[in-house]
Amino acid sequence: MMRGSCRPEEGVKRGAWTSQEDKLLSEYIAAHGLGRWRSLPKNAGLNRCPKSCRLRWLNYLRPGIKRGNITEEEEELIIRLHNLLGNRWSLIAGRLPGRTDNEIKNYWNTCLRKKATGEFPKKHHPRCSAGDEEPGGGRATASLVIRTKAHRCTRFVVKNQVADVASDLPEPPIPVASDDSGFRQNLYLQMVSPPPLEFDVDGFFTHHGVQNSSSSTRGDYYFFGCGSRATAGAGEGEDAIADLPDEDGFLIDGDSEREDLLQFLAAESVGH
DNA sequence: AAGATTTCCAACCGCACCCCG
DNA sequence: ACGGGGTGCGGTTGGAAATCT
Repeated sequence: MMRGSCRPEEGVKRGAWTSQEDKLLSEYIAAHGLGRWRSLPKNAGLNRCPKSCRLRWLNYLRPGIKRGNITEEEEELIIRLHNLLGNRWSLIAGRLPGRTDNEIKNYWNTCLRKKATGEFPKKHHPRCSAGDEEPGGGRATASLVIRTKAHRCTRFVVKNQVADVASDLPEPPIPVASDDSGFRQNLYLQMVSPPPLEFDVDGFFTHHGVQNSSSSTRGDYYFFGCGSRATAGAGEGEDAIADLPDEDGFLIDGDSEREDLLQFLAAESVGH
């Protein structure tokens, strides 16, 4: 059974949406609200599969969506969040009002990935910010990319190497994990002193793995309860131990960026 | 000017999780 | 406890547009 997929033999239309279809979908949702995607196409008079309708709404028709013109501030935030979260586009998008995960994913793949890895596009693209082509201007450092197969994100714990900075951290908030949106708003990082915590906490333990260019595994980072439904990749089912990208055990290289990280963590905790 | 090549991004695909009966 | 419907997520694809030769 192809649950959740749209089978071509069902005769539903595929490909680009017409303005008429957009109008039908927008009007239907305005009148009946979100949800019930399964029955929406039929009720709205659309010859589309439910997933296609949902995607069109979320990525294009939803009110408040900003399109194009990603600012330098947004770009910087995307890079930093990607360093922290990896390819968890929905989480990153949640920090960028009006941006969709699809747009950020595309922007990363077309503009920022090369920048972040030190590669530079052959051509300048209007959407990419100025200076992309300047070799040496990008961040060529390896980033910690954590891929998860999780249920709910509760905490990201970094142990060791933190005695000198732990006092700078605010009291961590109590995460609210009753639903995805609440969870997203409460993702945060927490630094703790050794010994490492155990996992399988109240059923929130998650299988997860780590994608990193480095193959070394040091038990300095512990990651648990990180809520993504992402496919786990090679690390699926492993214990919650992350690789380290650098020598001193921090997510981001450099003392100044460490300060940035601390500020980021503090900002994450405020108001949540 | 026109064909070839590259790039972008909207849309699709398949998997995983949540919820409810 | 289990199964199925509903939904969300990240990865991938393919057509269109932009650029190059």
